[in-house]
Amino acid sequence: MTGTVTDKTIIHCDMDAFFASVEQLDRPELAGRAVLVGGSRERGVVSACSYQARPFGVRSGMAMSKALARCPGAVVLPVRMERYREVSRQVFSIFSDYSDLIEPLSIDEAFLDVSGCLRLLGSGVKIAEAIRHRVRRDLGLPISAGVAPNKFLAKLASEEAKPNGLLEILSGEVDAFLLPLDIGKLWGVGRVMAEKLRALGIDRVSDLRGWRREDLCRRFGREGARFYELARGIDPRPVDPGREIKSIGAEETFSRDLTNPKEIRRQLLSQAEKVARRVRKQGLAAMGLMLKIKYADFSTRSRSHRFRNPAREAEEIWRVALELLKDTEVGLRPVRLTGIYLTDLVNPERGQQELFCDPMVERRQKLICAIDELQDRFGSKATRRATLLEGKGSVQCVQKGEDGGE
DNA sequence: TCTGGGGTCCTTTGCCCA
DNA sequence: TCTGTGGGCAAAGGACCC
Repeated sequence: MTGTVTDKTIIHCDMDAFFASVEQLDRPELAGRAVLVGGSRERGVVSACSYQARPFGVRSGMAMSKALARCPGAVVLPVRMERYREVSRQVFSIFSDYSDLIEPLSIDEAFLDVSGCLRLLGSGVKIAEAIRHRVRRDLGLPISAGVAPNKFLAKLASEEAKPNGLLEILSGEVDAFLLPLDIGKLWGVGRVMAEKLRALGIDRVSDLRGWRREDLCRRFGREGARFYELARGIDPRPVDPGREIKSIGAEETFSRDLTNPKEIRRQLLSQAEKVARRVRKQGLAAMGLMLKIKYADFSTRSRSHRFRNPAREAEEIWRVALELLKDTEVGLRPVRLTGIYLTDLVNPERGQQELFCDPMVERRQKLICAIDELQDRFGSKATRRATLLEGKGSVQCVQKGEDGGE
């Protein structure tokens, strides 16, 4: 086979049921129990479920009410994204002991190109086993890994290895592994594309293999060429360690649909504070903002804005979001969800020097730094705007931290 | 199936300008 | 001045991923 045999050794590491595993780690009494992490019982879905819940037919993405109907004894816990981010940093720190070429894919998975360290550390399988051992020993968390000559195959391998396993796909075994797979397993083939392919009689990778490149390109454009290659286990994409954060967002589905614009504005303030804080923590600022509104009928609208200067303050972000809100049907139609995304993230220094000469701006910056420090020490609820407490004004005040600290 | 939250990337559409 | 065309760009929406 041409193209699948490369001199690369790629490992795909993927934490098992990550959110649920972290919860079981933090609360040992939950070890061995069915744990569902996700939204409310009424309107939420399952973000992650422990492997003990899976024999009941529970899967991530399933409505929480349905998951509980299938697995009534399950423990339901809210998503603690900050905690998962913290554990994620520890996991990635272990990865970095084994390769400099790491490409994070999400909070709990990454590609490692270990081609350059084989002589020093042994084979791909040996390195993957060492990483898994370290994550288990140092963090107490289960992790699966796939080893293969490219990213696509490594990811398929780790998926097959789950839970808590390791699988290598050798160049000579690619066809035996790939051909029987359902077409939906291919990268970039979701529900919509799978339907289109099935309509052409393409159900499995072996069916796709019968198609000529030109015909696939004619029907699917650039995607067609990619399908042709993936069906042969070809994936030339390098592991890219230079990927940067492109956007930071916060969105929330409300426990009931909101019709009162005042309530919606307060929700947006809370979301503006969340994204502003996160963007500052990354040492970044935003040149763009996207407001997202989901109405009760699930139709989604977005409105966006470009800042003149890099933005990183909640107040400014909130005001812009309110401006954008005027160009929606909020107040006329019930709203299920609002969200704010900061985009086009840049270094905040850009174009800001002249602003720092202004003593008012400088004072404000100092205040924001102080609040960030407080929240770092006592949690994100350590400070709260008066607007969020009483629904008016926009004065920042300090209240008691949730863990009892002050 | 009864639909979360955090993202990335691509396509379409509309506007501006030459 | 009007109409047509096409490139560049930004906004909006949607598919996809975990």
